[in-house]
Amino acid sequence: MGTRERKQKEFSLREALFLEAAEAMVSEEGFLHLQMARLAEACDYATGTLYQHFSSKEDLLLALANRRMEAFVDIFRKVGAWQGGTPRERMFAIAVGDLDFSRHHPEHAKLTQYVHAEAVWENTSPERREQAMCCTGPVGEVVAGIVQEAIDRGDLDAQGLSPLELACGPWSVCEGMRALSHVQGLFESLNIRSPERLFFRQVQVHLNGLNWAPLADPADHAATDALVARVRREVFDVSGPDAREVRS
Amino acid sequence: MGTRERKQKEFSLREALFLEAAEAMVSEEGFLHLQMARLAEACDYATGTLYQHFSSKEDLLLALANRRMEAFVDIFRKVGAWQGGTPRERMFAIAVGDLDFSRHHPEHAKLTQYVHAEAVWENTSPERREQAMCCTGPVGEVVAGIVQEAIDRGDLDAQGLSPLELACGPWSVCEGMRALSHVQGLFESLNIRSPERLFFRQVQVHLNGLNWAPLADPADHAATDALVARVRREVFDVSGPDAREVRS
DNA sequence: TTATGTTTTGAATCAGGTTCAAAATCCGAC
DNA sequence: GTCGGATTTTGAACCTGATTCAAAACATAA
Repeated sequence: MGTRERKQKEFSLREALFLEAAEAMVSEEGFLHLQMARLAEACDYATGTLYQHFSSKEDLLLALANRRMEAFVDIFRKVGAWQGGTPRERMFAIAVGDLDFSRHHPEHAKLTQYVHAEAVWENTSPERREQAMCCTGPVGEVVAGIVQEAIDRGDLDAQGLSPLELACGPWSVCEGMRALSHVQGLFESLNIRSPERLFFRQVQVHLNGLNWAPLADPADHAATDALVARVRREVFDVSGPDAREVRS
Repeated sequence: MGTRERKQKEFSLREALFLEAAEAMVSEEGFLHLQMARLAEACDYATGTLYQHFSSKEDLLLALANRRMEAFVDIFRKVGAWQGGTPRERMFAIAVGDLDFSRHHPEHAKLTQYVHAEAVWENTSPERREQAMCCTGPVGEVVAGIVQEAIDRGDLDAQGLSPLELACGPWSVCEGMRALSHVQGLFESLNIRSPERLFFRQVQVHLNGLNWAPLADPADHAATDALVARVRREVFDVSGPDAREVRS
């Protein structure tokens, strides 16, 4: 009988509904103003029903973060599918995608930061944490693939590091710059004119430091800007006007 | 009359008392279990009195973070006072200090991460935020000084970047690795054996990428370990057994 | 010593996440 | 159809813990 299975479907449909509504509320007034009772009411369900899906408010927030994470993973899939660049350019493309994503979804960046704070993390359900973990699967695969290809071509010498260990470098540059840019007013007080250019430049610097051929000239803005534009066009389907919007 | 001034002194003495007690409670059971009423009682004051000093619980947490931040700034002062290394080694020393500090004060790292989450940040008082900002003053000065010295000696070509813009690179590597290491189980799942070595290696990679002379061989563990040990000894007064403890 | 301003107190208030006993609904069996 | 037990939904009550504020205590000045 399909009864059980229909129930299952209805259940996950309802979960999607909750998440949809929650996302709308969050993007409207920030995730710290999200209220469980209000969310339930907005979906015409009782508060308790919400708790059949999410073990706590934190659990719901992590679920939201995971949902968006899937869109984030798409960045990596797109880069993985891109055949138009050298491995180094593909690694750079990930940095571009990362930056653009966090610009398009500023709430997501904050939410991620928030749910990863131990105080919050501890209050989520193990299942949801599991889910969060396995989201990173494809990410690792794509990155490791890029590094491996670079090694195979002779563009890069791993010098005893595994592909993922190697990738931690550029990754931490991305994470770090994001973290710094979230400190309100920091860049202003350091008199940094163009955080975006600085970010891309540091990525190039780091890749150079890894001796990842072909080396780039980090000081050559024009070249970097051109690469960024090309990546946005070829990998992420962002055309002219959009690109400008993203960049601004 | 010294009445007003005596009052002032008593007031800030009491604030120090509150912070002292709060720190003890936090280090004992984590900052998420800190309770305003319990803290007040532990200090033999009423709850309301606490609110004469801190506009909210979040404000108190930020005050705690700021207090520790002063110890953090000491790292930069020590590096600034160190005369035994090249500018590059001094920059590297900052990374060592940063890592060791976050190991010695794991609660502080978490707390900092937490108070910087917008949800929390918004709930602090403007004065306290101001205070948090100006803590970074000496940090910037020391770092900018190191970079400037390297440029003056001809070890480093700024290529149009200001000293602080340049320093953002290594800084973001530090921040980024810290952020990654806080994601529970990430390093394990990536099969990273020695996060510490990887961290120092990436710092070297990045400095190489900046073409900061004298270049280092990032793959040379022995050399990096020796440099780390030397920094811990000469700059931070950490001798043998302690160093081992720190490293473990 | 009294009038007035200031600080402290802690019980009351308030917010909002979480629970759970009762009501409603579903579903297979007769 | 409808009965009875299992499952799901409900939402008011509960609970924790931050915050407030009117009264009390205290300090200062006249």
